[in-house]
Amino acid sequence: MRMSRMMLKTLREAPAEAELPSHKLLLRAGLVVPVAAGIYSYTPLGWRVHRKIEEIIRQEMDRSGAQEVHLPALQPREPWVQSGRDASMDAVLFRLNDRRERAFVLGPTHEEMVSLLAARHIQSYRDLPVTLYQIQTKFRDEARPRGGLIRVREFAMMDAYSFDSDWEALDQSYQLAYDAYFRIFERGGVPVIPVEADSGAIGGKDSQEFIFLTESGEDTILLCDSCGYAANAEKAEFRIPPAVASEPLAMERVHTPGQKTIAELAKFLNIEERQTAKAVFVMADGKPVFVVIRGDLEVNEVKLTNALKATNVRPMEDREVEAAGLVAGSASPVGISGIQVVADQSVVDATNLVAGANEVDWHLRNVNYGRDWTAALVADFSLARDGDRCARCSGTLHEQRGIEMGHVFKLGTMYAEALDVRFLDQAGQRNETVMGCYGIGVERMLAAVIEANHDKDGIIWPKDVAPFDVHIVALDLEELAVERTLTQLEEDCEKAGLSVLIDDRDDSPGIKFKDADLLGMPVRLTVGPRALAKGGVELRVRRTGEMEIVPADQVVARLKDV
RNA sequence: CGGGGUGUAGCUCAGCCUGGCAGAGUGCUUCGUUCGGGACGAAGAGGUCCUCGGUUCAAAUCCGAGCACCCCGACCA
Repeated sequence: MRMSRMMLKTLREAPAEAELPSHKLLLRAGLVVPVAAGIYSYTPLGWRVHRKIEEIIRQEMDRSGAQEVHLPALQPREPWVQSGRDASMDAVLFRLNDRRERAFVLGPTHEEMVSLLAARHIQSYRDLPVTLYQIQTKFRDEARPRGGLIRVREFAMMDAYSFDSDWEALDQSYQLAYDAYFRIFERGGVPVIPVEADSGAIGGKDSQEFIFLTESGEDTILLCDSCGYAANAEKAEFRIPPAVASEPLAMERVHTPGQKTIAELAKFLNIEERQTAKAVFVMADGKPVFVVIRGDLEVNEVKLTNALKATNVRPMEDREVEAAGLVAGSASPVGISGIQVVADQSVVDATNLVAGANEVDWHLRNVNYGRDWTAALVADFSLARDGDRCARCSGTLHEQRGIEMGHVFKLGTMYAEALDVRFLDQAGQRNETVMGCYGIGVERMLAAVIEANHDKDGIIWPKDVAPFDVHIVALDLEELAVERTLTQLEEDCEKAGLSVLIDDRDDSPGIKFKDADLLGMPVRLTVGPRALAKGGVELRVRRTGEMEIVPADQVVARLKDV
């Protein structure tokens, strides 16, 4: 490819809207062009990278025994109603009607479609196991697209689905996908760690995310410094700090003028935060819930959602608090009625806590669970935080930010039940298939590759992702020897199966070198009078900056070693 | 949806406070000189100053409403 002919425009400066290094470089290198929030067009160069990533994914998925299929992006809405996700994914679904007013959605994911496809083919245990995958455009009306290609509204995703006869068989399919994922990220040059993730209300079993640890990530991960336990904050288990032990005392009112937050209250009464009970108000699937947790802890909304078996839990808005007749700042589970009360295990285990009195400027001392109040539900839904103790060893958990690069998940039988993916086993019994699902976002991977592989001058593509294998900078093309060497090199490379980008533009050497660094091909060859005089062409490795002069006829052989 | 920020040339931004000819750098075009790390000179093209409304003799500038984009949060199979 000759750069003089390629539709490419590099930018000296990144547009102001870009903050992440990957976002800046994607725009500066001219790989993508923004169209709307979370929607991008790809240029010829950008699309080559996209296809390279797809290629890695295809190779590794095929190697794992998965079979590629293609499911529609435009889907009838009915199966979504059947699976219950028309309601549960309400806000992210793009919906539309056809000319006869039949309802459709643009697929945000493909469990429904793959289940319908699989249901037609899976009849007997002899048809199992099978893993299907596709690379297909997904549409999600995200609340907030962000970070360039990190979170977008239209994107390509490789999604795979395994079908097995039982949970034990699923373990094997899951492991195959898990291993394939590691190979994919390794080839892309993105360092990932597997972390335990929430499996949600759909009742799956194991769920792991492949996380690329980076400050700019949007997920919070907790890592044990001793045993290696790693989990998404929404899932992380930890040891709750012990309560202050004491014998139950008689409950009494205490005047607390103006004391509303736990911090204020603890300071005012000269006690520790863990000696208080905190009230948190949420709406769970539209119903108000009074949540009680020890004052020094935070509520983990995902754990709470699961404990409540709800699909959507969010903090109450002020007017909802008012409508429920709750006294913000002094709310108490003691003597409350007309609202569901749920308690975290931490308040059940503690004695003599300070809680609200359901009256402004008053609190209660020595409140004890069981004696003074009870909850409809007691569960463990506190949020692990930096510095908490690991649940599995004596180590300490540390918080880090990360980007979710891939997700593997033992789904179970939910979709098989809803969409009738069943088979006859050896005993002639009809059973649901046990599903697993696995996803990797191509755009997010592309962004992460850059995030993990760049320096101040530009991108440093890993070999398998680079849009071209070799970048040839031609200087002084009017010189006959240069032209001749260039043509020879191009032929040699192509014969050897190497893709070549040739900078034959009529620009100064400085511009060409800067662009070569920015565009980041693994190897740069400089063909010019100066190198020719030294007996060859200059070979420079982008990642290390190492340079050497190589005789023109030995370049291809030499390239095999770098 | 809540909070913050920004909208002026392809890109980066100045001008706005204090109303009075639409600006700079870079990029682009042409010519000449250069030619191994974003060269130099000269001449040029390029604008819905986000949109709509208002105030005014006069609005990029003041006022109001809206929209878009970015960041933080909520949300996110």
